Amino acid sequence: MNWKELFPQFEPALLEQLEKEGVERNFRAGDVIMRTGQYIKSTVLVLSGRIKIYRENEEGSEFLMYYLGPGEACAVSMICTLQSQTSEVMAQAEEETEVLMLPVQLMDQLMNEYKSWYQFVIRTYRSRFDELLTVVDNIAFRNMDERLEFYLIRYVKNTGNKQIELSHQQIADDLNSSREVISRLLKKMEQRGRVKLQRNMIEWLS
Amino acid sequence: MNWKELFPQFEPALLEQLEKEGVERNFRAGDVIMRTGQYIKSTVLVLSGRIKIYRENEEGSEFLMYYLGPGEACAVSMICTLQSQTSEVMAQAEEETEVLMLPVQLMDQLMNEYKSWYQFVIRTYRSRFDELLTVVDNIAFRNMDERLEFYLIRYVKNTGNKQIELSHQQIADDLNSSREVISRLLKKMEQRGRVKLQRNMIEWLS
DNA sequence: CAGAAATGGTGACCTGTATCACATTACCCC
DNA sequence: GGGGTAATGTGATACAGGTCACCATTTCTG
Repeated sequence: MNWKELFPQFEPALLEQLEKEGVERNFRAGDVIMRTGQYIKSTVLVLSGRIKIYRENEEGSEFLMYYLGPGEACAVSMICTLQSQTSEVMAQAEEETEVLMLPVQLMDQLMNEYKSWYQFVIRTYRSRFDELLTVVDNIAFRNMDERLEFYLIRYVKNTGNKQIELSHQQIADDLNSSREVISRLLKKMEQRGRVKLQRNMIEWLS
Repeated sequence: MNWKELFPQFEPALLEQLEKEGVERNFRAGDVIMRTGQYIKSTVLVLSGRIKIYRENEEGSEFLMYYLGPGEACAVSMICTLQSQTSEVMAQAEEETEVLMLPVQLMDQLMNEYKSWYQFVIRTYRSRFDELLTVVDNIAFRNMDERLEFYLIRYVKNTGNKQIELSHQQIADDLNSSREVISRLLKKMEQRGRVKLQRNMIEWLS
C-alpha cells in the first residue's frame, strides 16, 4: 500500500527508514492486535481501517476508550522505551485494517534523529491523553443516554457514515452496559427523531 | 530549597539550567495552581508537598484523577510544545507545596539536549497515562465501596500517614458522590474493622 | 428446509446510589 | 459556658440502570 501520503509531515529520510524497517500487516475485522498483559514488541501505525482500543477487566467486561484511524498511532506502544513493558489495553481491528509495525528498539533513534517524528509522538500522546480525559468525563459526569449519544456521534464521525452497522449488544459491550438498556434508550431516541432503527443498523438523522 | 537530590537522574548541566531558568513558587493548602481553560505558560515540577489533579464539569462537580508528589511533574504541562494550549484539568495544592516552574519554551531545548530529561518526560507521561487508565477502570467497573477503599489506600500511600485528615464531604467531592453515601460506606467499613472513624479523621487499620 | 443462533422488544423486579429532611454531636470562639 | 457552625448519623424516598424471563423475528447453517 502506498501509505506515505498519510504522513506528509515526515521527512523523506524518515519515510524511507520506516519503509525499510517497518513491517506491513493486515488484520480482518475482529482480529485482536494486542491484548492486556502482552509484551509490546512493536509500535503500531494505522495505515487503513480502524482499530478500537479498549479496557478489559477480570470478568471479561469491556470498556471502549477510543478508535485509531489512518495516520494515527497507538500512544501506549510508542512510549515503552524500556523494553519488555506490557500493554495495559486491548487493541482490536474494527474492520479490515492495515498497519505498519515498527520495532520498539527503533523509537529512541527516530526520536533523536527526526524532529517530525518527535512532534508526531508528542502530538499523539497529547491527543490520546485528551481523549482519555473525555472518557473520564463521560463516565464520571454523564448518564447512559448522553453517553450513548456521544458514542453514536463519535462513530459517525470516525467512519464518515451515518449508517451505524452495530447490534445493540455490541454497543452495550462497548459502553459496559446491557443490551436491554441500550435497546430502550435507542427506542427513546427514535421517538425523539434522532435515529432510525433497523436490524443491525442504526441510521443517524440530523 | 535544596531540591536537586529529588532528581538524581538529571545531569549536572541540566540541574544547573533548571535552577537558572526555573522559578520556585510556594502554594498554601487549597491554592489553585492551574484551572481548566487557562493557558499553560509553564511546566510544573513538584519539589515538596502534594498537588491534586482533577477534572471539573460545567456544574462545578469535581472528579479527582491523581496526586503529584515531590519529584513528579504535571504531564499535561510538559507536552504543550505548541504555545497557547489550554489546560484540560484543575491543579490544586493539597497541602503546603513548593514547585519549580519552567517556561514551556524551554521544553524543546531540554528535550533535545538532555537524554535524562527526555527519559523523564517519557516516564512521566507513561505513568500519568497508566494512572488515568486505573481511574477509568475504577469508575467503569467498580462500585462506590471499592472506589472508596482504593481512594483511602492511595491517600495513605501518598501521604505515608494512616491518619486520613479529611471530612466525609471532601471525600465525596473527590469521588463525585455525596456525603451521606460516603458516611454510610465508611460506617460499614468501620464495622468490618477496616477503619476507625473520628471527626475530620479516618484511621486506616491493617 | 428445519432447527439453531442471533437480534431485538418488553414487562417485572432489584440494587446502588443520589437526594431530602432532620437529628445529633463535636468543636470553636466570644 | 453558651451559642453558632461544621461534621456526622440516619430514615424515607426517588430514580437510573442492571437483571431476569420470555417472546417474536430474522438470519445462518447443516
